[in-house]
Amino acid sequence: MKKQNEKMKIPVQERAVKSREKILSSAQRVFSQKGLHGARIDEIARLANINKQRIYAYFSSKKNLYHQVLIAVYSLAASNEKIIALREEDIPRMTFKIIESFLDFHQKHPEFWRLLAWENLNGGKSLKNEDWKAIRSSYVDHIKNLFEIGKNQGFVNVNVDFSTYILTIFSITYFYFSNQLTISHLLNLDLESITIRQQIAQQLNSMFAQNNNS
Amino acid sequence: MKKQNEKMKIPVQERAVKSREKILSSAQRVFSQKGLHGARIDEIARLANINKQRIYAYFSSKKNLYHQVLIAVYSLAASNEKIIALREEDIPRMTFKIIESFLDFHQKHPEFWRLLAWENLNGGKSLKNEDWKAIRSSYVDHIKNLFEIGKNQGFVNVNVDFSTYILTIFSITYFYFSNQLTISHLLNLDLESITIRQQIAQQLNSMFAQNNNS
DNA sequence: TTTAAAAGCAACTATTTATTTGCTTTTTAT
DNA sequence: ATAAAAAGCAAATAAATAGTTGCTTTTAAA
Repeated sequence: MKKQNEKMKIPVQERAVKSREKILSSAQRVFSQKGLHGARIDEIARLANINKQRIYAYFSSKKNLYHQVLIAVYSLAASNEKIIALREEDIPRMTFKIIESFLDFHQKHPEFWRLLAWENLNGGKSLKNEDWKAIRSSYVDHIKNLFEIGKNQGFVNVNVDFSTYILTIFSITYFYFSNQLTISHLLNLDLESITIRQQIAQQLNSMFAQNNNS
Repeated sequence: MKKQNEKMKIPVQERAVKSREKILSSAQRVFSQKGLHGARIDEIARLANINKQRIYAYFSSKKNLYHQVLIAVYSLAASNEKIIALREEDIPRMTFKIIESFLDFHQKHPEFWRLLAWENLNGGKSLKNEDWKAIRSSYVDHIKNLFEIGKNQGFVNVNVDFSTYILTIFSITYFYFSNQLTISHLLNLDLESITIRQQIAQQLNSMFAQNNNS
C-alpha cells in the first residue's frame, strides 16, 4: 500500500478538501467506466473541473489515485450493508430481503461491481490484506448468525450450508448486473423487465426456506 | 461486423493457415489476460513466434483480431455445451451434472469467462446480433425441456421458474471463477478447496429438486 | 528450377498519454 | 493588506504503441 507520499500535499483549507473530493468522485466514475488502463487523467480532470496538476498534487500518481478510489468504493459497500436492518423475525423472508437490497445497491452503485470486476480481471493486486482488513464489514457474520438460527427454528433449508447460501446470493445479484449485456444473448433472457427481479428474490427465498412450505 | 477487409490476405498454403492459427491462439491468450486495451500487438506477435506484419496481413487491425477471437472463443463454449449429454433419466441429478460441467469448462477455459467479463465492462459492443445468432447453441433449450419434464414428473421444485434456475447456475459457476480473487476477502470464503465445488453442486441440486427429498 | 506465396527484419510515422516545470492569478486567513 | 495556500494555464518531456514501408530471405508447388 502506498503510504503518504512525500510529494503528496495534505489539504488544509476547506477549498482544497473540496477539490480533493471532486477529484476522487470524478476518478470513481471514470475508473469504474474505463478501468485503470482505459481511464485518462485528462478526462478525470475535465470531469472534476480542476486542473490536471491538482491530481498529482493530491494523489501523486494515477495508480495511487486508483488505489484510493478502490478503498473509498469498497468501504462504501461495507458501510451500506450495515444499514439494511435484519432481525430475527425477518428470518423467513431474509433471503428475499437480502437479494432485494443487494440488487438495489448494485443498481445504485455500478461503480462497486464494475471496479470489483476490473480488479479481478487485473489480478486483484491493487489491494493488500491490510486494506481489506480495514474494509471488511461484519454484515456477513450477522447474516450467518440469522441463517443458523433459522436452521434451528426450522425456517431454513437444512440441506444447505451457509457458504453455499451466501455465495449464491452474491453470485446472482452481481451477475445480474455485471453480465446483463451478454446474458440476454447467451440465455435468451431479458433481465430488464421489472418483475423478474421480484421473481428471482421470491423464488430463491422459497428454495432456501424449509423443505415443507412455499 | 467487420467483413472480409480488402486488405485482408486469405491464406492459401498450409503454412499460412498455421500462421493464422498461431496468431489467433496467441491473441486469445493475451486478450483474455489483458483485455482489448491492455493487450499489446507486439506481445501477441512474440508469443506466436511470428512477425508483427503477419497480424496485419491476416487481420488488418487490432480491433478486428479481437473480434475474431471473441467469435472463436464463444463458439467453442457453444459447441462444448453440446458434448455434455443429458438424458431424461439424469433429471434428478441434472443440476449437479450441469454445475460440475460448467465449473469444469470455466476451469479449462478461463479465456471464456474472462473475455465475457471484459466485453461486459466495455459495453458489449464488439459483437452484433448476427454474430450472436451464429454462436448461440441450442443447449439451453435442451436443459429447459428436461427441466419442464422434471416438473411434471415431480423431480423438480415447482416453485422455481426455468429463468431463475438457469440464471442461478450460470451466476454461480461464473462468479466462482470471475470473482475468486476478491470473494475470499469479501466473504471470508476459500474457494480453492476441492470439496467446496462438490458441495455447491450437491446442495443446489437438492434445492432445485422437489420439496420432499434430499 | 523457377516463381509466387509466405515470412522475416528493421527502421519509421504518428499519436496518445502520464508526468513535470515554470509562471501567473485567485482565494483565504491573520 | 499581505503572505501563504490553492488553483489555473500552457508548454515540454518522455515513453509507449498501433500501424506502415521497403527490402530480403525462405519455402512450397508446378
